[in-house]
Amino acid sequence: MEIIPKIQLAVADILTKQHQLDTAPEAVTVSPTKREFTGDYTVILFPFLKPLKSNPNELGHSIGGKLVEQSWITAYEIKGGFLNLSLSNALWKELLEGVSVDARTLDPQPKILIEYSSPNTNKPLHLGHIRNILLGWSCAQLYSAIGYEVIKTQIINDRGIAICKSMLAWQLYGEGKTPSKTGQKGDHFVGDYYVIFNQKLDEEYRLWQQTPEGQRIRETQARQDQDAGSFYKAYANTYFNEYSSLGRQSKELLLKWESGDPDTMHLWQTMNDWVYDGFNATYRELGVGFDTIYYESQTYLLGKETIEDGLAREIFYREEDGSVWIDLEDAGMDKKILLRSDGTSVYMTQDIGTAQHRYRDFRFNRMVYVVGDEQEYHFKVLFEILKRLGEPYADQLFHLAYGMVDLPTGKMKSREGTVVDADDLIAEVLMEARQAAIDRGEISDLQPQEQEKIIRAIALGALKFFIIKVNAKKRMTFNPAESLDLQGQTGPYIQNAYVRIRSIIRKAEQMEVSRGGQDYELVPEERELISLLLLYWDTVEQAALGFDPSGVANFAYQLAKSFHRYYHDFSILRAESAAAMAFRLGLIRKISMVLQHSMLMLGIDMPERM
RNA sequence: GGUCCCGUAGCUCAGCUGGAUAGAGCAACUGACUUCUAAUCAGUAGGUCACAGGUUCGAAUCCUGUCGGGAUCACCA
Repeated sequence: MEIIPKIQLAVADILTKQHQLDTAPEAVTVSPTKREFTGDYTVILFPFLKPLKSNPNELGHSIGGKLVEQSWITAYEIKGGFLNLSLSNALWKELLEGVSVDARTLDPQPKILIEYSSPNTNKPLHLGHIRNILLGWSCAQLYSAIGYEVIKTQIINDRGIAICKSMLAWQLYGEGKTPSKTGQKGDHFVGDYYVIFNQKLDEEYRLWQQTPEGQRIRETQARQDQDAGSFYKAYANTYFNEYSSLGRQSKELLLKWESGDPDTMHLWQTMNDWVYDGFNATYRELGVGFDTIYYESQTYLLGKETIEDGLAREIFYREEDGSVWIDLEDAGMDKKILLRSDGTSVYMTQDIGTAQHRYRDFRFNRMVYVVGDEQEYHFKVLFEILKRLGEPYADQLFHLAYGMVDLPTGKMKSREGTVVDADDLIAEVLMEARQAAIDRGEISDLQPQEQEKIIRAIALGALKFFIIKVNAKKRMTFNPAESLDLQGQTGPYIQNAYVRIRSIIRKAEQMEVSRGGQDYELVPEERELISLLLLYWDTVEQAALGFDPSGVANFAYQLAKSFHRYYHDFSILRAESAAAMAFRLGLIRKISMVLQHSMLMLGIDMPERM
């Protein structure tokens, strides 16, 4: 039974029958009463005053008077245009009984495919990926809870010029080192060669700028108002493509890869495997995973085929130089290239192929891409192209475009080395949580392994909550110092509420608790807690359908906060009567269930002690 | 320039399909542990909800315009 619809129905019924005003239940606004007023739920009278030519007092008494005839409403009070209703103890207890965290079921069960993380294989994961991963994982939990079958996946960009740069740098400067020999994590190892490549390229470019050729090109091509620095900066791409030896070598490597050269393929596979080992270690740390993984090296060919097919169907057209395009100007977008003049594929081509592969594999009802909002236009175009290709799933696609993560000092820039590394960040919160645990000493009697488990839950709880509590669509500022906080509006604050409850329940199990007494009169704090619990599934559903887990995070915080206050003001194990104690144990047990479930939705574990 | 997003306390953020006196946390100050875990609780202080119009019984919320910040418009991914 849901309480708000029940009230809506009752009020609508009165308006329709007593006042001859046909009213749909949904047209009645009902919300929990604000704390400063007496009552549990509030009906807003304003919308009905004009059509009934009535005033708040008259209408309020009419509706309220009728409502208190029912046993479940005990009192009403009119304040301005608001009708505040008080519910009976019996109803509150019944509502509390009905609180559950069982996953919903849907028939037929829809299938949703969620893509997240999707890194390139040339550098380790960073803070931006963490936000992406948390959002994707959380959406997966949410959809699963509301009854969907969820397939978690990613697309790994394992081919292309970037990985070739790392491969070349390793060939030239690697001296046969491997992650196992250096003891380094594979993704960091390979990422370092990507950095080395860029350093060597910079050196090479600077030297070239001093050569007669470099000088001549600047003199002939620079605009008058352009100094040497800004000219060379703008020219870097052309230099890489036309003059650079490193550029030439890495492109040769790419061509060798595309022609399937065995040595190149072997090196490529080896280095990518190192990277995957590293990624998997980070995913394990974060407690996330995937059901299936797609690699661009395996999907881009289908993309290319589809382009040829679309060309034949005249959805696309070929330019004189051989490149293939689609014209989307009639849909308010630009022309978009789909195959380069040399026949190689671009990002869009690959994404088309990947979408088709997935649909063939899973026949999903919906597919969601968790990708930063900087790529909004790309996905708008992708979805439009899939629609024009006549793909059956084309109107069931969604781009979860989350905002970028900034630092207090500004944007993260890999060139300037201001990127926050995922592994470093996790290590840092772990250290912080470990130190706090030592200082408190609450868990020092546990086995080291047990302690470590708790510390991990707390550390990751802090980090994850700090990120997931912010509305997904909004750009956010990540303050590393604040992310280490374990107090206030944080994950550990919520975990602490749970731990307090678990501690009471463990103690209660040692005691003789009498079942009994229906005569307990609820205090306002208890009514408020139950009414919060009743909002839980709406919150989950809204978060899922809106692809924004932050609502669940804020809910969990709100519930924990109300509980902490309640805990402070009322004793459970020393309640004034057996009936009070029995009721309160039941209440906090439900609170702990909902807290745990809501944090599960966010990918955060609850420790039993902390 | 076109399109899209954002602007709420010193800082980081809530504020649901419009509803009562706009809320939290951090930072500052004050108080509460012989009592269920003080990673807690209570209190003080802090606001022109960017600005200006409009719609409405009622606007932080919806509409229009202005200002400020950001993203994007590659034969990059």
